[in-house]
Amino acid sequence: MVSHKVLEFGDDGYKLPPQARAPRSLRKRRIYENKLCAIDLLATVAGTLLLEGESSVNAGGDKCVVVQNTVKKEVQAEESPVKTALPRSPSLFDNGKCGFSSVITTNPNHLLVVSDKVEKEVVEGFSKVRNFSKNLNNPGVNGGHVKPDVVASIGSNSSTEVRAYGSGSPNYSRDDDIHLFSRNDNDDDDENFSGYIRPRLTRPVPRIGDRRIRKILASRHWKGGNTDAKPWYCSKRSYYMHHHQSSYPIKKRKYFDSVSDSNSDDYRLQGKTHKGNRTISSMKSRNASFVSRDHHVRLRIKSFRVPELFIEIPETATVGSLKRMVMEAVTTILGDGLRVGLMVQGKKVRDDSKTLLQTGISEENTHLDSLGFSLEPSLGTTSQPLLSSYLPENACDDLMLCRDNVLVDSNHDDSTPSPSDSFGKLGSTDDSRALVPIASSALLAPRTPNRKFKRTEQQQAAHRRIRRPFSVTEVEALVQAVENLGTGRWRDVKVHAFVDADHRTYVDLKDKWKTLVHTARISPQQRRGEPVPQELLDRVLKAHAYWSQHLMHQLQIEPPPSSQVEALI
DNA sequence: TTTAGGG
DNA sequence: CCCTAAA
Repeated sequence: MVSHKVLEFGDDGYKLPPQARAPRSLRKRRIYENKLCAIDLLATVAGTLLLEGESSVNAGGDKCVVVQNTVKKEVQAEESPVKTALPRSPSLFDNGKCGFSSVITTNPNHLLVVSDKVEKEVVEGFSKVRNFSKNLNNPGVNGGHVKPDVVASIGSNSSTEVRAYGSGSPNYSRDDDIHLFSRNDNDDDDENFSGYIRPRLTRPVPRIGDRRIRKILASRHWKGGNTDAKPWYCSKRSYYMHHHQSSYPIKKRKYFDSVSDSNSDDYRLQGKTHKGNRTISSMKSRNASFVSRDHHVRLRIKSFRVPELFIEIPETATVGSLKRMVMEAVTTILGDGLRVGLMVQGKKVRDDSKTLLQTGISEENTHLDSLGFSLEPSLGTTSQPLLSSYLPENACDDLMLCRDNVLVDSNHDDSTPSPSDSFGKLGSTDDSRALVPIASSALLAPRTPNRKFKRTEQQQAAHRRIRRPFSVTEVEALVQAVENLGTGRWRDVKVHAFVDADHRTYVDLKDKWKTLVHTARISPQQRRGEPVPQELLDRVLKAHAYWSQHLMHQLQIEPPPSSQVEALI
């Protein structure tokens, strides 16, 4: 194969999804598939959930929970892994979903820019976000015409960077403490709040910690408070107007280590709603510091990110053209009709009627939670493969290779000497530099140095696979397989019934069987989730009984004739 | 790598 | 689902 050079944008260094346990034969495919899955999502919004009471006196104990959502294929939950054709062909944009990725690899002739989550912390705000906001309101609109001036600032410099040229930033203040909403809760002109989100400030980006372009896959919770990453925020009014329900003002922030945490920023969201305020019964005593009055939840969208950017460009192309290309891609995507997706604790929240509290967005569990907003292709618009042309048939292979050898393309390195400081430290980079340095930093500082070996909770969360409840179809297949193979041959079960369900490892199947047995034993009332047909549960018990009773036989009587099994049972 | 179980 | 000791 051709050697690929890979550049990775991002900070913490990319880490493959925790599928390590998958059978080797499946691993490789899974790896890139996951990769591809991720590409399905268009953009991701990193949201910060600020739970803090205004009057609270958080003596440095603020906690800032910043999480990003998991980029996953939405339909995955419904897909029937059993006997389905090889999931996803090498089409990065199947199902009308597109995404960007951000890794850069070089093909013999092209440079592939792919990155898991190029965090487009288009810090200084996107101009005319309104356009895109409108799209949010009107998914049906063909974004083709409405091209939000969103600039993916890849490799741009903080100061010379993307700025909000649109809505003015009169309130700009050098001071970090800019309480955008604290002043007029309702006086914000709709002119500026025409959208859900809009850029507000234009602030100089700190040189250090400037990580506008970074990957956050590795950390569901970012190290919060980087002053450079908060160009966006949602209009409290618009946001809540559409997201209804009561909001709870709570004061609380997740405190995050080392990184210069100038979390004094305040791109807050504050919602007012008609619904009465509910009371959160139990206040976490550990955070006695906060005083919750009205139980509002304050959200801070730390930044917007375009999770996947996949671009193919000739090696001979100029950096400028690359930038333009990225710009186009982002613009196209954002203009193509979007809708907002919400994720809480890695789970997608589809029920719009749920209250935040019900959804889990409350004081109660925010300290660990992940709140993620995502921009997804609106259902209506059949977003075509925006960049399909950039994607070679073997895109997948490329991706895979990229993963396997991450290299830095030194071709672009020279022209841009690295400013040193931010380099390789926090995985931050000076955006003004070429892509290479960015990638380099990612490589040089794969992880926060200090945090030795102990994986932080954030990382844990980030690597935890998303929950994917077994469908009845899957259960059926599992039961069938176990009836035939027994309960001690999960590898075989996997191979026989879930070959194409790459997200189900044999361990998963084993675990599922375990729960199935348990489920079958408890009363129907105690069961949760999608109900499993009693018929299947019965079979589960029978098979379980049979196989536990014939454990010895299992070794001798290989695959007992299903009929025989039935009979014996 | 798989199993088998606890977390 | 994750993590691991064992095999």
